[in-house]
Amino acid sequence: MLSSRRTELLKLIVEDYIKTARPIGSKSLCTALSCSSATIRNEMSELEEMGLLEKTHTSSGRVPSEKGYRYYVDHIMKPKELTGEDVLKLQTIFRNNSLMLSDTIIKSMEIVSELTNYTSIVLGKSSKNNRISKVEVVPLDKNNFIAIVITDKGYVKHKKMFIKEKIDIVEIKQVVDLINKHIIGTPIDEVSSKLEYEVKPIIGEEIKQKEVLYNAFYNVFTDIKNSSNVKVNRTSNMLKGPEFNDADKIRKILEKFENKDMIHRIEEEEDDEEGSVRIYIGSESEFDDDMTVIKTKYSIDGEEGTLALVGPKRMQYDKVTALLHYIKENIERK
Amino acid sequence: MLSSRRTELLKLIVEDYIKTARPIGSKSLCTALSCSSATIRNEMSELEEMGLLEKTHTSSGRVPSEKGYRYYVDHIMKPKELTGEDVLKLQTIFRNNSLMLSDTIIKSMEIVSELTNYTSIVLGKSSKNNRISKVEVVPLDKNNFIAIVITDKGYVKHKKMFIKEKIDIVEIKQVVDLINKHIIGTPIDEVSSKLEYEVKPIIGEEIKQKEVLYNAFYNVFTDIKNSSNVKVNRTSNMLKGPEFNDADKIRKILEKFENKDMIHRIEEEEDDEEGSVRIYIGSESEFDDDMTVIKTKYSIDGEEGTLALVGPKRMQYDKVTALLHYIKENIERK
DNA sequence: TTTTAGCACTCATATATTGACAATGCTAAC
DNA sequence: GTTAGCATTGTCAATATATGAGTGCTAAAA
Repeated sequence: MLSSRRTELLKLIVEDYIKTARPIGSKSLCTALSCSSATIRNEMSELEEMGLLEKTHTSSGRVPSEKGYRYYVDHIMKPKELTGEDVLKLQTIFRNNSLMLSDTIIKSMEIVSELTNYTSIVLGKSSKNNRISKVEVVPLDKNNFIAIVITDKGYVKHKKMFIKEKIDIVEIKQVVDLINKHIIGTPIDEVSSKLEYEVKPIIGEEIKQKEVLYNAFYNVFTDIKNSSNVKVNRTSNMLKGPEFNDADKIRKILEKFENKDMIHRIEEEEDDEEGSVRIYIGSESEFDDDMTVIKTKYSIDGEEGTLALVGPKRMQYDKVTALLHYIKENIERK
Repeated sequence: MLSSRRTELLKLIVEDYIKTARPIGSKSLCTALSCSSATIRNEMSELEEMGLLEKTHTSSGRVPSEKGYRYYVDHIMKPKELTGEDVLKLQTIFRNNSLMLSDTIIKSMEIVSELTNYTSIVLGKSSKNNRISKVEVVPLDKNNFIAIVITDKGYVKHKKMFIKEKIDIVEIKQVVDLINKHIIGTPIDEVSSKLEYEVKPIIGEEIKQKEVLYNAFYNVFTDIKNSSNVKVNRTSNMLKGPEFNDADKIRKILEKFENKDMIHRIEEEEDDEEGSVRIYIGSESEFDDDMTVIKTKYSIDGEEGTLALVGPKRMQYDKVTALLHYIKENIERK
């Protein structure tokens, strides 16, 4: 545990650096700590020895190291109270009753991007506990049909079906009725097996033509099961900090955001404490050594997903954690 | 009209510059034009006088001016034959029968982004000629319902309806049946007025409660009418050229892509010749003086939209025009 | 009239030199 | 344990210098 003065010193350096992005010299902290610059230098070099601070060159001021940020986040930082203005903006989203849950989540994270200038990411897991409410088919022309699947949580997915063989609408209706009869109420990831073992045998008894239809539906369901939402909300403001004053660095970051693997890896990052907001500073995450990823999982009614914010290591940790907590709570309370 | 040698010279300079991004000196063109560097210099200074070439500084090689690119595009360039590989990639999209038209368009433009490294933009106008095929409501709980609207072209839109008052499902069914009875076959932008003048009077006769329901539907339809698709497909590769070796320039461009107004302005750019691919070089478009916008409109079955590519002025004009023509044709042939 | 060789000139780019400055570490005194 | 003082270190910006690619122009050749 650090002495109270060292704690205060680290706090001042981290917070000052987060604001200004400039190395902090000993002199600038004299008044705040009411002691001379020499004393501060001594303390600074101790903190550096411990690995909490770094210098950009031999005679520069100090900058927080990764470990320094970590210590700050773990032991010093207090979650910031959100401003009324910020809360207001978010509440207009949460209070909007005609938004579907997934839209609420996406829109609220858009607001967070706007409020923080960091990139927000929503990774929506395909909703496990959704049960089929209804299946419907609407004909477009002789060969094309729209299959629509609706779940009890309000998810609607549709897909075009192309059926080469000429099939009568009445026949299709029959198959749809059959499917509806058997799978309404079935959780979405059990639909495939239920189709295979309960519905297919019945169809098998009928004409072979219907097998085509069955296959089309089967494809629609597996498609729906496997679909997942990913929404990345970049903001070019994030790149305005002096740490990105280099075209190559910007390009490096942009490439990562374009890389779907990279985005999905954010979701997979280990996550011990369920239900909390986790912070991955620099090399702590697989994303990028110069960036911080902060994320939380939400879960409501069996619908699960991950909310993440990505920004420079020099991040407003207090504000960001407060925001994510707030969003998570509001989503789960819905 | 330029002399054939000057035409050839301009062509060489433009194409070389597009490849290398470096000012072209007179010496490097001697062999290609089989004359001495001095002759080329004389011709070059003529072309500069005409405003087709520029120098970056007094003793630098020549670079095409905006007017130079324009002349190249209008009089010199021949649309490039697409490579078999590129065609193949696109064909896998166009041949996929289970993609809806809008997805086909978006996916094909994603491929174009990939093939060219420029940013592709799809601006889908809400499809005027779509007619309502069916309206459906599925209850979620006491207060929430999903309204689903399906058009004859295969568009499916859904929206959550929140109805505070307690309403019986049977009543809802009645209203839905009524709406279906009156608006099936109605073009989507006439639905609102038809609802107002044909459906509302009938509902008016009934209990007042149903007015709530009517309003909910009315909102759903106006929502659907006004929705439009915008898909921007950025690629960080575009920023790899040396013209973007400056962090501020990158930021400027990124901001433009984040700005929805800016994107929509691309659609509004004047467009005389219907049905062709138009090129806006630098200041010719409102987008950005350092960028070229190239776009075309598509129209099929009353569904309209704009396809655009945005890249540096130093753009592979021949390949890009060929690609856009190809995409447009394939979409419209669908 | 057109083309070319030759030469002086210009400007970008790269590298080295310098001084001012902002910090530091260290030592010795408080 | 704290502080003043001082030599030291490295950044940053300004300045100088050399190099080289490319030009314009002129006068001679084709």
